[in-house]
Amino acid sequence: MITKTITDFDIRQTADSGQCFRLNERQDGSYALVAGGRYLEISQRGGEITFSCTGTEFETLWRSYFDLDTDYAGMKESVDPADDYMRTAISFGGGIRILRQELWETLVTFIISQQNNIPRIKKCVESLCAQFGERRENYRGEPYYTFPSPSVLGRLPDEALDSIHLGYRSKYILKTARMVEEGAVDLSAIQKLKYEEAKAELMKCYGVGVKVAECVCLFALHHIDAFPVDTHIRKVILTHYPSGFPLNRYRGFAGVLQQYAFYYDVHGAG
DNA sequence: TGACAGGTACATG
DNA sequence: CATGTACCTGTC
Repeated sequence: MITKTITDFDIRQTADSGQCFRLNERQDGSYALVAGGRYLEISQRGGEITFSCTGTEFETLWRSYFDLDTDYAGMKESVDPADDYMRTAISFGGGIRILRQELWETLVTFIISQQNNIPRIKKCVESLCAQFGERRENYRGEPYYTFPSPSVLGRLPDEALDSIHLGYRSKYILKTARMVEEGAVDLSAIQKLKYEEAKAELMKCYGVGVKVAECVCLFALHHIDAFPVDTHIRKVILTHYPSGFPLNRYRGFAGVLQQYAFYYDVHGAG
C-alpha cells in the first residue's frame, strides 16, 4: 500500500473515459485494474490516492501508466478562455489522465470497440482474457487473467473466438494477431515511430482503420496530438464547433481535449 | 421491431 | 477519390 497526493487526477473519471476496458469499480468504491500482467487496486479520497502496491512497483510501473509526470494543469490553462464548451468539459472531467497502456492490448481492445458499446466491450475483453490469458492470483487470493499475447492469439484456428461473441471482429483480431506473429507488423518498431508513421503502420493491420489507429496512438503510444473522431466527437464538433475543431490552436495536446469532450458528451448532463 | 453502439473492408461511380 | 453497403451481437 502506498498513498500519494496527486492533482488533476480522478480515478472514476479516468475509468469511465472509455480509453481503458479493464479498470473497473469495485463494491466498496475503489477501482481494480489488470495491466502489464499485474493487478492493482486504487482508491481515492480527494487528492489522496492509495495504490495497493509497493513503493517500488508504483515508481517502476504505475507512475508512468497513469501518466503522473505530465503537466495536465498547464494544458488545461492553455485552453482558449472563449472556448466555452471545452471549459465546461474540463470542469466536468478535468481529472482524466491519458493512460500509457500496452500496445498489443490497446490494439485488440479497440478493434473490439468498433460498432460496440462499452459494457459489451468490457465483457468481450474479460472473456478473451479468461479463455486465453494467463491465470494469476491477486493479493486477496482471487484469480485474475492477463491479456493474451500475440503468439497465443495468432496460433488460434479461425473458430477459436466463437465463444467470445465478437461477431465480425473475430477475423480482424485473428488476422492482426497472425500479422504480428509473422512479423508483417512489428509492434516494438511502432513504439519508436512518430505519430503519423505509427498510425500508418497500425493501419496495415486487418480491421484497423483511421479511428482505431488514432485511439491506439493516443492511449498506448501517448501521441497526445492524435485526435480520434468517433460518433460522439463528430456530434460534439457538429453542435459546438460548426466551423471545425480548432486543431491548429490545440496542436500538441488535442487528444487530451478530445478525451474531456468525449467524457462530457457521454456522461455530462446536456 | 428496428436502430444503435467510440468502424472497417470492399465494391462501385 | 468520394460515396454506399454489409457486417456480429446485445440491448432498449
